[in-house]
Amino acid sequence: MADSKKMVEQITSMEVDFAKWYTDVVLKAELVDYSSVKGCMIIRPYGYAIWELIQKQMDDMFKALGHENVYMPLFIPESLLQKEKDHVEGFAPEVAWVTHGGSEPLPERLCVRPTSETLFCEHYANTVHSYRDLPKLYNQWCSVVRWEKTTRPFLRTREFLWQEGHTVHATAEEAIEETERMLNVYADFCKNVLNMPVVKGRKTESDKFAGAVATYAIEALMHDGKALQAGTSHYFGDGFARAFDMTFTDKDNKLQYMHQTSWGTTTRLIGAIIMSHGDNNGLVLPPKVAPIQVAVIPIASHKPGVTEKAAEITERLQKRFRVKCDLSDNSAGWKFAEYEMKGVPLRLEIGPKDIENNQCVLVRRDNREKVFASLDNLEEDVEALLETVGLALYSKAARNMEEKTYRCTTMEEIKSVLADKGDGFVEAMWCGEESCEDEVKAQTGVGSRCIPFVQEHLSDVCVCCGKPAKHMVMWGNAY
RNA sequence: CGGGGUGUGGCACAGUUUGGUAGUGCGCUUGGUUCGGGACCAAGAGGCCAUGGGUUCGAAUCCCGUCACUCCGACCA
Repeated sequence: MADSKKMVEQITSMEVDFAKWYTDVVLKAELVDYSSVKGCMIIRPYGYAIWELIQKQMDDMFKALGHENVYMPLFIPESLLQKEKDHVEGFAPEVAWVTHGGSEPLPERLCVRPTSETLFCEHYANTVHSYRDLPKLYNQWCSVVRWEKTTRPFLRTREFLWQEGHTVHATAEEAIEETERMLNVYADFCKNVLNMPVVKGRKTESDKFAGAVATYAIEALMHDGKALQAGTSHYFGDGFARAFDMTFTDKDNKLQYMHQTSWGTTTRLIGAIIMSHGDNNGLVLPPKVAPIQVAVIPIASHKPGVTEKAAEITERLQKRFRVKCDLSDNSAGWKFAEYEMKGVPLRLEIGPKDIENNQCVLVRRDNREKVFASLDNLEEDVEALLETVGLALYSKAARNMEEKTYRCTTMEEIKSVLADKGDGFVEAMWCGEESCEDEVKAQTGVGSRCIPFVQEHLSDVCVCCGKPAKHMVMWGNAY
């Protein structure tokens, strides 16, 4: 009797249509709303609260490593953007331009920053003069604009929020170390805060950032088997330094070029959370970034004492957790569904029978498991359960990644495993030639995601040309 | 950028083929009964039918343009 009335309210099943499921979740969990400018989304309070929690915890990690926050301008003069050849070629197609101030045409048009390398370069060139000024470890939280053709909330929007770290160092070694350190920060953050496993690796030459010597990335695997780049860290060598004349005097009174890095993560992480933990009841949030960690639902709240008890418990728990008590007169069942849609990790039910027994019911979002908890040491139980939910999310996502990682030694094997099992991470050997990279993509549909740091020797030869293999590459379809 | 689909109260849709001045369900407001998995009854409020132009006595409906959303591909965080 799947009452048609109620079905209408439900979200599309993720097995039926994953893309539609994603859009449904994003809208129904009230994370975003569309605006009237294509590809620009309104991040609603619940969605923004997730970003603030990400921001806060990541920012603490940056600062613990000595980074300082700055703010650079929104606009970049065209001439500045053009100083580094590869960089401008990479970004030019998706840059938005400001051509007028009021009704007056500008003498030089201004680019709305798609990324701020050039601004940092100019600033470092102006302010760093001596080896004593180095390193400079700057980061900024801001939004950037890239005029994308196709857009999806969080995954690809024309304006998006991010952080971009930009550092300069006296030596290449130090800069390389920083590049790797920050990639590890991202990976640890994904694991410990977002409960999301990632693969760390290096991008191939064709896939690296415009202007970089080397690009490192963390790749996560979504429920549907598609890869999502969750963070990048670049080593620039002294390429930008030469283009922007970023020099300093070293200990031996010699003029040297600075060595540089940049690294970034974006609101796309929210998309990653949705697609790696979500289910057919909606969002499933990692406890550490859940704006509401515990939803308190009074049962039979008209009965004497229930509302008061719910409010009392809420006030108690709020000292240690993010708690919301829902005293609205929606039915209990409605509230259950509502907070499940919003991905709240724990639900606390308190009704007349519980009050009699000095207990409440705690229900996990991830598996709906119910436990009775004494009100005496509730804080400890909640804390332990939140921890448990986080670990369970991680192991479930890790299992998904393991199950969808396929090791292949021939092109035919890649094709058949993809046809058979659908999207996932394909690991296969590669000779290092771009032509083979393209050929694999053309024949199998999967592109190179990265060259994982953790290498396995699957065979001696390139899966494409049969010549000696240099690396194991992880291939996949990506968002 | 190529191919499909959509745009009608806050939401989901019907009405468009065959032009005649807008309807259903949910939600919202008020009152009452309910309350351990999306409750029910009653009475209300709310829409120049995405937008600009055209055809017509008359357009949600027909024609042309624009914008946005969405899905599938190619490219990108």
